[in-house]
Amino acid sequence: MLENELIEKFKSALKAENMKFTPQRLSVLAEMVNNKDHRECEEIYLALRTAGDNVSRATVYRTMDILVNHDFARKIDIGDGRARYETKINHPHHDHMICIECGQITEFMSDEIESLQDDVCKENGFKLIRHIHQLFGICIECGDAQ
Amino acid sequence: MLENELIEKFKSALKAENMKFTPQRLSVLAEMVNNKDHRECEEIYLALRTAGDNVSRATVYRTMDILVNHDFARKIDIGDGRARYETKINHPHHDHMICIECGQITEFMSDEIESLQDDVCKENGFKLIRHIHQLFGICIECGDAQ
DNA sequence: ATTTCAATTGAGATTGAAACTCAATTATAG
DNA sequence: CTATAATTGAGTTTCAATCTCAATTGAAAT
Repeated sequence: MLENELIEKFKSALKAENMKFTPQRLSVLAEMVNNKDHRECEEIYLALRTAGDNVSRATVYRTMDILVNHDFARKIDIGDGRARYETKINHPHHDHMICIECGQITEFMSDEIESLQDDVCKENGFKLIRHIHQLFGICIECGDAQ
Repeated sequence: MLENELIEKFKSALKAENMKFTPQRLSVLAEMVNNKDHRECEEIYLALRTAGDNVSRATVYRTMDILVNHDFARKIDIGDGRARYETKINHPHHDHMICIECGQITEFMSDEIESLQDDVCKENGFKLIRHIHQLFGICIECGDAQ
């Protein structure tokens, strides 16, 4: 179940943009917060549908945009044409390692890399807003299976 | 004009895959090698057309795949739905900073980041094949213009 | 040179994720 | 309770990229 604090935050975010707090939007938020996977809209849509929450595909797409813009979720583009989404609630910043055999997405985080990244930006007078750092290769399971 | 060595390399790459050396493919290779920009297929297609080399869109798309697979070119996905391509000939590895205002793509390279990246992979038993490291933000020109 | 034949080309059709359309519905301020 | 602007959802559209297939062509073999 969702904490009240989170729901209030969501309501504020919506109100700030003159958007309404609807059951469909709440369903999508709840579905995102209660799952740590990296899922595409279609998966989120089907999960909702299975759970009995009948939210349309269009609304899932639209709500994901809202969640991303207000830092409730992160959009991940791994280059296969379908966007993935993961919750940002109680889930600090990290980047991703993607197995090109099994598709598994693993998270990693390096303060040193983040810091060097900031240095690069400073050297170039570049104001960093966001970054993508993705490592594509063979995960340990696929590698062990030779 | 293209060096002979490069053309021979291209011919070998094609032969290795039982593909033919055609004037259209050569045109695309030449167009790529003689340009240092980060262009989409449509731009490459139009450049060829303007130069009088009538290569179809389909052939440009198909040839870019060949060039990427044989390390003549690099494919860049900056998340806007259109792939960019840049030459790899006499153009060592680097990553990209993308201005979200003007769209300018600047190259950067940090051996330290690359090394830390390898460390992360080693720690995770992950065999790195390729990576994407993109910094999105405001470039110095757009920042100065306030 | 000529033949043979699989690879290639190109115009147009198709695909698929994501965005859009718009009439019907609904949240919410007063 | 009312008014009204925002939202929803089914279906349509978009657009880059890929596919189709008949006509063409490169190149290996003779």
